[in-house]
Amino acid sequence: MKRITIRDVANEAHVSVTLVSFVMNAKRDSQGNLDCPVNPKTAQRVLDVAKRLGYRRNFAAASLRSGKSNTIAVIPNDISNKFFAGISRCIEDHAQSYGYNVFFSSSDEKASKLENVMDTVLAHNIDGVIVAPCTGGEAAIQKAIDAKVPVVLLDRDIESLHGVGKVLLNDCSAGVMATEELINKGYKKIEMISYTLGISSFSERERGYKEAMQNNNLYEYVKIHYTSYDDARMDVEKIISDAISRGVEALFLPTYSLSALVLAVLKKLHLKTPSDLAIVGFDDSDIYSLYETTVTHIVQPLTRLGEESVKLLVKLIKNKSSYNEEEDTILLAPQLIVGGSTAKKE
Amino acid sequence: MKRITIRDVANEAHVSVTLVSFVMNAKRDSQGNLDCPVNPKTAQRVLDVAKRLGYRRNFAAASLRSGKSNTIAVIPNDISNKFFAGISRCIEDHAQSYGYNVFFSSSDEKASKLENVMDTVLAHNIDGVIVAPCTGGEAAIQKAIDAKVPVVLLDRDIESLHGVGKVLLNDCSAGVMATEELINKGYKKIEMISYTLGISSFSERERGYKEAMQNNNLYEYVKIHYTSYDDARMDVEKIISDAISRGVEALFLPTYSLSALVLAVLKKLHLKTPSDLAIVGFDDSDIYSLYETTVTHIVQPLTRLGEESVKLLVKLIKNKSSYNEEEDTILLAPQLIVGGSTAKKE
DNA sequence: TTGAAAGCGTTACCAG
DNA sequence: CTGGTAACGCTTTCAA
Repeated sequence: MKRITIRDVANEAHVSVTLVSFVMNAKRDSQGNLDCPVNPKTAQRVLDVAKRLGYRRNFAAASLRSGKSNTIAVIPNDISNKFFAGISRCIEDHAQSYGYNVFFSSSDEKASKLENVMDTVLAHNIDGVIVAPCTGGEAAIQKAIDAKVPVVLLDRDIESLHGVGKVLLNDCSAGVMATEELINKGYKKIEMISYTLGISSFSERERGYKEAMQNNNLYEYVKIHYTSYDDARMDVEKIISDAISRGVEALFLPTYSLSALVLAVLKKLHLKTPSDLAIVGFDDSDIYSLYETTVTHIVQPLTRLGEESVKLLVKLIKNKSSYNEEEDTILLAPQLIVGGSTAKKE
Repeated sequence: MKRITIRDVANEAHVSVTLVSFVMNAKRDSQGNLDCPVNPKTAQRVLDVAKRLGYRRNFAAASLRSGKSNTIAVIPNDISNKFFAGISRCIEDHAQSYGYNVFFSSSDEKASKLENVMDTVLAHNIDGVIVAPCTGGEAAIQKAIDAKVPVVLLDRDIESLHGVGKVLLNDCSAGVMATEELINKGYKKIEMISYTLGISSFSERERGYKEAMQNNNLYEYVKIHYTSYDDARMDVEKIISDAISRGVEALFLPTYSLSALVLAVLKKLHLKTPSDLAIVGFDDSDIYSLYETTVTHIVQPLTRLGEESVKLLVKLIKNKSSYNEEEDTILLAPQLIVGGSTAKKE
């Protein structure tokens, strides 16, 4: 059972392959009419034959000939990560509405893996790339730029990269919001735990924290504890007992995994929030509402992150020359969800 | 800046395109030697030139010519779903180790969307498909079978489909385990909430529940409350108040979303588990350990589900004729994690 | 409105 | 070991 080609359809419908190609690529306009220079009757005949024969376009051939693939690549650090899984879906849906397919591949937070992924991606004639860069990922991304493939940086900025679109959370503002919520509720000795990942989102959230402390004359209390993803489980418990013993009143956790870990440690040590330690967590999760005391947290507009990154990428694809650093950097506002973990200090 | 082709490399290295093709496709054996009928010195020269020129294979051309794409498609109902996000990553990693790229696309739990996705997938010369079918998805999957593209059903079975690989959780056994845990701890009036999705995983978990009740002479207490994903939030609260008033002692929740919902309702109604209602939840989540009382739950071997589905699919791709219904249906065992929500009934 | 023919960059086949 | 050449199925001029 040979696969049906455009030629089979052409023969059966007694027209040329050109015509079939025209018809198969025609988009329907608002009236549902085929928008192409073909006699509607002929077009309909072609369509009927194609359907009857079970014709399916060969994407590889089309892509080879046209140099396009109608596919965009999305490279998160880890597709299974809560945060990206949510965004992925939005990207998928929006890309589809623009007529693009989406190709996902995780970079695993490793620059070398990112380069491999980028190589395969570029080998696929991908029309554009949305990437959450990991530290050291500049080279890989530069490859895409060199190949004239539009790039949108999602969630994490790399300032040294130019000529790429950027869709980011206003992370600094998130840090400020979290810290000020605590300050407004009467907490002064506010500290933070962060990751040593060398990623803009963390450094910006830290900057926001420091800025808010400074503006409220609390700079003397500023302290950021650093840990790594792998060591966090071990480190956090020590950090917390130590903090409690030093009379720290509140903690800002700039990411979900740290927030969950801190809640686990509090539970284990039979500490209560906010009486023993006030908390502001990050990202959305069921645990924030199900924890014994509900948890104040910062949420990112996942839907809009996905939507805007696709919209921007498509714009860059359609109009490669129109790049404009200012216009093509989109900062989205975080939102604060207030829970019991930052109740007013007595 | 024209893209470098195999021909450019051939010219520059003073060899034929054939040779370049050989070299570029050769796999390295264990000694790191190129495994192909080419003079090692020539091969090295080709490799050097390719690197110097920045050659990148054109995937579309290779795929067009060979009819293969070295890509498998994965079609979950929703990539952002906790359960699938985890599996996706394992699939990605394993597929990579077999030399395959992965193409994800959500079916959105709609048969029509699944058909669209399948059409694009087949247009891409995909070598194989891993799919978590939704109700009514038979037709879409049959398309793949007709196109001689190997299929593996993941997580959900469709019994009417033959000639496809299957990698499933032993859902019936999961239902039995959950129910017997409750029975062993002294609970008798055990009920269940389930979804009306028409999916094998749910019906099997229900079967396990009934079976365990029957075997323990508790069949008179069997009661399954049905709700839909959209109505669950509304329904669960009513179901629980009603259950409490009828003296129901325990509830088995066959999926994560229902488990989370029930915990939320318990919290809202100031009910305690297990004293007011014992609980067995499903799938893994931070909330099970962070909830005031830790929650007993059934976990699925996500890593193995991903691993086995890839392994099976690759086997079917390599050896299309060797299909064997028995051998190619893999049932994985669930695991019970005991928490406080099923503490012994006083 | 329609058709003929020229590739796109590979891989597969056959010959040396 | 190496090289020539014909496809693969489609899009894209160009011409009618």
